[in-house]
Amino acid sequence: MHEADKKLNRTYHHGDLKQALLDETARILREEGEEALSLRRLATNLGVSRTAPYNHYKKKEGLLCAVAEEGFRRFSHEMDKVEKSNNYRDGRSMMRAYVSAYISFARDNPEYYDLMYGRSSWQSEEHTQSLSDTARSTLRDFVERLKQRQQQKQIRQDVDVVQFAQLYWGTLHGISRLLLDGVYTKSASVQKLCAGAADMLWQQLDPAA
Amino acid sequence: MHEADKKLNRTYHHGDLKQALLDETARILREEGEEALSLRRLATNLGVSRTAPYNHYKKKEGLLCAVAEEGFRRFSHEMDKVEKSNNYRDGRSMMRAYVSAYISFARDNPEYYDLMYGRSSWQSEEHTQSLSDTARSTLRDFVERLKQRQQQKQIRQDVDVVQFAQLYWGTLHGISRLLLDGVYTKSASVQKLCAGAADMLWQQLDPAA
DNA sequence: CTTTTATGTAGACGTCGTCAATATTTGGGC
DNA sequence: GCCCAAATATTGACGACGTCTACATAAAAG
Repeated sequence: MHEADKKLNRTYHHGDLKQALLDETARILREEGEEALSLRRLATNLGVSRTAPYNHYKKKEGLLCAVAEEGFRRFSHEMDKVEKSNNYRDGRSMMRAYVSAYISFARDNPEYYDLMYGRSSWQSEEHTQSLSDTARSTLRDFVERLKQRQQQKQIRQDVDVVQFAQLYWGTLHGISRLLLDGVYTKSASVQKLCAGAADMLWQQLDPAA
Repeated sequence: MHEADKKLNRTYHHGDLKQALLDETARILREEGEEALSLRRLATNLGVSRTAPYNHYKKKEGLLCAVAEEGFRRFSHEMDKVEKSNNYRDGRSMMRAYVSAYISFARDNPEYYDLMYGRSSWQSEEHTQSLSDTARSTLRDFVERLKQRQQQKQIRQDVDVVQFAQLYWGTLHGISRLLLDGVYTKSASVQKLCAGAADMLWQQLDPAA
């Protein structure tokens, strides 16, 4: 070990570079934007040489896919919280809670959301089975919950829950993207828009309709 | 003029480099993907030196914004066609036509659609007034048409047409993005999904509901 | 014809992703 | 404790990129 490294309390081996790369990538994306993200800067920030990341991820895309996967885990966790706190007056308010949680996740975690549904994650060669599985399982979980509620007569019997899930997903994804990309001015009207979207979606499921 | 250039039928001045750049950019994006697009390649393809584009666009972003603007014009043109051919049995089938046209445009013109609503176009410094105007006017046109139909009692009186327009836009944008990014498998079920989306949206407007 | 303006070119700089060759550390089998 | 293999990190190099500056040429305006 070199003297200089000793004084800086740095070892030749970083210790947990793999996870540190995930964290620092997310931090840079959040605080400085995607143009500011490069493997070289990443390495420098973590006090390692520029090619060190290649021991843990095949290419830059591979690292980004791993971050996307982390995003799906966090997203899934947020949705579980909504599911668990099932003290809803009615289906309509439940749907509003789901919609609000979805849009809030996108707004509060753009660094993850962008990667989760970005083309680079879904059409790259680095698109791992693991990412696919994580992503599709969050959708599958949602569909399962719908089916369950349908059996419990909380949802109209004639609804194709898979198609509804796609519609739900598309609608919320669209609103999220327009928000994140700055097409919508991020104002208070977003609240109303979310409520409107939730009501429209619930209308599709409401057994009383 | 150099001898070599004469034989290649090239002149020192390209003639219409500005438009040629727009066209070739769209072509590369469509046929080879965005990773394949660089100013240098672009210039080479057009038989011009690598810094020539800078006489017409301040930076790469500026060129992309111009392409996005072209996209909005084309999109607007497609929507006009739907508006003009107003031989619809009812509101529901009209909505289906609009939705189908929107999704079709996105699917058939990804090279434009990606830029039209991408962050790089809306949050860059190159985001020109011109682009903003073009984009917002297509939305404004849509809202105006809604208002007109509302006055003609073809749309429920209690509908907030501006909020509906946002909802409509968000929903269609979301479905388009999931399609373009390869999250949805581009199958026949997309047809059904579009019809479902159209019906859900028309439900919001239907005076008979 | 001359001057201005529009347009195109060549050179250079710093940054980037990535590969190959090499070095250091860690951990398991003896 | 020692040796070797595997894991991990480093330096050097290469080609591509966006873009800046200085210069060259053509076209338009006077």
